[in-house]
Amino acid sequence: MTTGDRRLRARKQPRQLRAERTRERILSAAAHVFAEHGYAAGTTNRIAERARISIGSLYQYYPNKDAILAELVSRHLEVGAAAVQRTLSEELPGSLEGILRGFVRAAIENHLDDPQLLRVIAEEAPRSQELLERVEGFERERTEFLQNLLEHHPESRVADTATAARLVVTTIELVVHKMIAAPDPADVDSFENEMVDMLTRYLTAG
Amino acid sequence: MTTGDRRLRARKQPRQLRAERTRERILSAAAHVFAEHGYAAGTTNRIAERARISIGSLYQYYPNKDAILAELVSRHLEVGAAAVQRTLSEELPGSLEGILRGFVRAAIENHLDDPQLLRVIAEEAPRSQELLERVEGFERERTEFLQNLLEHHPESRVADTATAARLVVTTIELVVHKMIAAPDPADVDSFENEMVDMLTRYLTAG
DNA sequence: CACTATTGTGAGCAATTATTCGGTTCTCCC
DNA sequence: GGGAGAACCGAATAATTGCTCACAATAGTG
Repeated sequence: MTTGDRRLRARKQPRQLRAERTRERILSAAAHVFAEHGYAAGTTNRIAERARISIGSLYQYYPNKDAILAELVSRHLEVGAAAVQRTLSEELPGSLEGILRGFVRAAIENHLDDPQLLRVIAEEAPRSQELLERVEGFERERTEFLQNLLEHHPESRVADTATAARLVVTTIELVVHKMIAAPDPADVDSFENEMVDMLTRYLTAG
Repeated sequence: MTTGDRRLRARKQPRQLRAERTRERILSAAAHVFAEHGYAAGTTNRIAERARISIGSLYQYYPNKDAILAELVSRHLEVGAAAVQRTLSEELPGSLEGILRGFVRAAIENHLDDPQLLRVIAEEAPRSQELLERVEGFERERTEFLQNLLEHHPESRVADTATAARLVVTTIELVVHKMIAAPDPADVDSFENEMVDMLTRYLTAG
């Protein structure tokens, strides 16, 4: 966090409470504006307007437009990582199926709050070096965890554990994204079940 | 094609050969420019420059910037649909695994030429009503084909064929995209194998 | 050749938008 | 209360860029 990209780093540290609140209002406004208009059409002036602050104030806390979305992404990533951590620590002493379901559920939960904003993040966000590395880091973390599991769990039957782990992590992430973005969230459950079923059959024998 | 969105429709029909060539040069230049700079930074002036025509000529054939990328997307979709059609008609009288491999291979082939441009199309393209509908159409087509197959193929064991078909089509499309975009195209083969394996195990009995 | 239709040109317009900066208002603390 | 720093303001700027239009060149036709 502290050693971030210069161009995305916050401009100054808030000393007073109201400053902290202003920062939060900017983020919250930005989330709404980006979700509604997309990144390109989500202008900084619109964000400031929605946050009911002046455009000048906005630039006191964020050096540029990219930095605002970068922080939004950053927070999302952290929440997601925490969710996986939590779900996994609850579910760990179970079957492979249970663990997979934990992964899938965590992904779903993490994306259910604001599908629109998530679409912007996934599809329109400017890809900074730093954020790309963070994303990759989380992905690698999950992949390694899963690969390790595939090598030691008694139910596991896969040979190429490295590729399998990557495939599973990728599939969960991408398919959940798409599913959430789709107009019909009614069949989230059946999708979850089929996905878990698919992955379980793939990784276990018989 | 003829009944397209007004805002994306070509401005006029070429009457002479050189006009047709100019159109092609614009498209080709645009593909390069978009692949290199992305959509937002791929300016129309840059495209005209690369095509070695004047900016005025560009606007004689495309009413606006979106229309250029729309045609690029449109062509890609058609090539993709044809690839699926072809692969399937070759492979049809085979096992479920063979058919699935056909799907996967078609998807891979369709994306292998220009990963950069494909990334732009998938991630930065402006989503017009018309194009969204076309994409959905192709997806539905494939899904229906697969669902029908799952209901009649002797190897099939799935109960919820509708959800399963959607899951499979979605998974193939998304994972192949991601795999192609990834820096290491060396393990395309192992990824293909694992994917086919996963889907086959999912859809067939033990 | 003369006339028309088609194609090509590129300077510049119009509009948008991220960002700055000179100045005001508020908070805190002595 | 008063002084200093923190927070806030918003009109103005600078730069970009999609796109037009008045004109020039070329191709087809009788």
